[in-house]
Amino acid sequence: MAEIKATRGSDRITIKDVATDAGVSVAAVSKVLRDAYGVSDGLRSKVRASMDKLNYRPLASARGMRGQTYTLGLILPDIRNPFFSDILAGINTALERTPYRLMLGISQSTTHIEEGLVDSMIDSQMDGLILIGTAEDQGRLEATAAIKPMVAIGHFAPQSGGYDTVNNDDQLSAQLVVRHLVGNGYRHIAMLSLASHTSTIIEERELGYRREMIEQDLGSFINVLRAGQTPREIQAATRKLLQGPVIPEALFCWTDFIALEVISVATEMGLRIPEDLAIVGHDNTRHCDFAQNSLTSVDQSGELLGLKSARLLIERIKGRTKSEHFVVEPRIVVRQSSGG
Amino acid sequence: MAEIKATRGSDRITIKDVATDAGVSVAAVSKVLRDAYGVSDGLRSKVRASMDKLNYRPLASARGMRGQTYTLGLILPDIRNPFFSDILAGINTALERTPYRLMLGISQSTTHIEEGLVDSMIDSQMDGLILIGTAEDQGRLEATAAIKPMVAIGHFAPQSGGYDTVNNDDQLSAQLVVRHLVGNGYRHIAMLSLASHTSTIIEERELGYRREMIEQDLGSFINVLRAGQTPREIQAATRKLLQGPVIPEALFCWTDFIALEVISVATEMGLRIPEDLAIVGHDNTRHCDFAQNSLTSVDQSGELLGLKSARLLIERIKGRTKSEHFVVEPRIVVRQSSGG
DNA sequence: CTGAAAGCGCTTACAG
DNA sequence: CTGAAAGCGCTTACAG
Repeated sequence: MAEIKATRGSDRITIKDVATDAGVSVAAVSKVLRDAYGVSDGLRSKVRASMDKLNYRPLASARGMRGQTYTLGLILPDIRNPFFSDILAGINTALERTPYRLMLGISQSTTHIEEGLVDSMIDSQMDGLILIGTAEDQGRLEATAAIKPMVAIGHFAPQSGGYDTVNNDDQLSAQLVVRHLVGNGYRHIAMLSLASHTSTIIEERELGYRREMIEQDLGSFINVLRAGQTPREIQAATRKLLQGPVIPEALFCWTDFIALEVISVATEMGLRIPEDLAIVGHDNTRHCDFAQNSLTSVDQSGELLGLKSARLLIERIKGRTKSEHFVVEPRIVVRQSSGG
Repeated sequence: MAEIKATRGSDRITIKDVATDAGVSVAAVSKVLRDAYGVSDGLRSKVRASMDKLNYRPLASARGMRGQTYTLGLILPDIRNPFFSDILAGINTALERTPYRLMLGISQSTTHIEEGLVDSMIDSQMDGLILIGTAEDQGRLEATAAIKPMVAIGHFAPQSGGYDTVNNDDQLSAQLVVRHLVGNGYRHIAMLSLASHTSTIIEERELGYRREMIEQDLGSFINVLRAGQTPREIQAATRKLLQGPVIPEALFCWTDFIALEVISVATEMGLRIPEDLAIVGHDNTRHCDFAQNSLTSVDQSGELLGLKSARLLIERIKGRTKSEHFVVEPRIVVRQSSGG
């Protein structure tokens, strides 16, 4: 157990204590701390020994005033989506052997909250920012990126010069789904998408769907519905669709949770899955595997997205300025909900 | 859109700029910033006007070196459990009209990671800590609480003097479940609990189960299994139980996700729910409502737990030292999985 | 009620 | 390679 002192900081071990103990200057200790250039091995090991002996830990606030805090900020739209925990796991893996740690903020898919979090993280001197599925506009993103290293996950901005992006190939996701369903004999394939004005990846996925439907000579069956994020909105949209007049044979849903809601509504309406309605989700979250769901879904390797974004961010913090745009390839995981 | 300057902080608006603009001292600005005692209305409004005009935002690092950062740290064991997002929503609600903001850390249910996060948050000068389902031992908890205001959610420690606790009445949860199942005619009721040496709330819930079984004259049917957290471990434990020799009539699961896994395994084994096996979960997370699950569960109002804990923490930061132990009452939400 | 000055724990030129 | 000193943006006694 670490020794923890009784009073609020009056006797916190500082760089000065370490310097005294090691018989060197505070500047020397600071250099060792930052792995900076120009310290002899002898001095370094003396200082390291004193740090260990005194159980020294640098105070992030003090570091933040002059240099780095070694803390990265991550902003998630929604803690509920289990896909984001895959991303988080990937980020944590990338950070394991580095001095960086992670702070999280939840924007609840609200632009105004997200902006507040970004500002907070700048005020808290985070060394860099990772934004997942950002709701901010391009102007603000570029402005933030101008003062802080930044990576966006799930946001297409291939032309952005100021920050990196890490994405799934969302057009390909939709194409894979349409091809799979067509292969299983479905022709009337609809898409249940998200009502949102901010997401560029929704656009990509809808584009992929439309393109592949046309490619398959099914252009006349193209049907994109959009619903909000709440269960109530999803249920209403689903009921309306399944009450006709024209009921699709298959439905490609924006994300697994929506697909599970559709399974629920369809089941309640007495429809059999996949005989009366095939259903495909997206993200391949762990609920897909349950026998009661057995949901076909597209896997986009959140872990890889997270890993890559953390690495890119650290590169940027260390000085890279040319932006990179990384794309991972999705794969479809077939289960019973789409005809097996 | 907020004005964001081009260079890294060289021209950040500081308290000094505000002081110059308002024609007062930096000390005066600091006092206005902290709503401290002893500033005239005239000075206050002059300073406020300058802050707005210059779009001043205090630098958390600098504040942290001498006073508060107005940032609270929250540690979650697992981002995957949707119940935790209810808690988070409650905390956010409580923080809405305050100057406090929230930083999150994910411990992945690992003691060693959790300890690192707590240390990090102390280094980052968080004003207070909220720990959910902590895995740390009592000694370390008391030591942390001695230097930092702290509230634990989901950790029974009624004797703890150094920090507050906020809990569901977990004994009552289990009692409600047993009573409900007995009322529906089940007698052989087993409990699928979690293999963990750290959680005090698991103990409480098991205790409630045992007590109520005895109360109902079903002591001879008491059967507590424990499994790990991974799908694989849960599946293995469930299969083993359902292959006999003695198959229970009903199973009370530690948390909804485990119950959903049990539904999956039981379905695959050809068992009907609830005719062959009744299933009850805990936390009443949103998957319970899906028709394909229709899972009876215990609701413990995560939102209230979160709200209360944030309020208690702020009270502590403001000076309260006597510890409080708040308990919310659970209620059972009946669905088809337990016989309706 | 208001302000000048010291200091929090680091990092960063700069000099040796 | 090593160290003395200034400074980051705040808060806190303290004096007026």
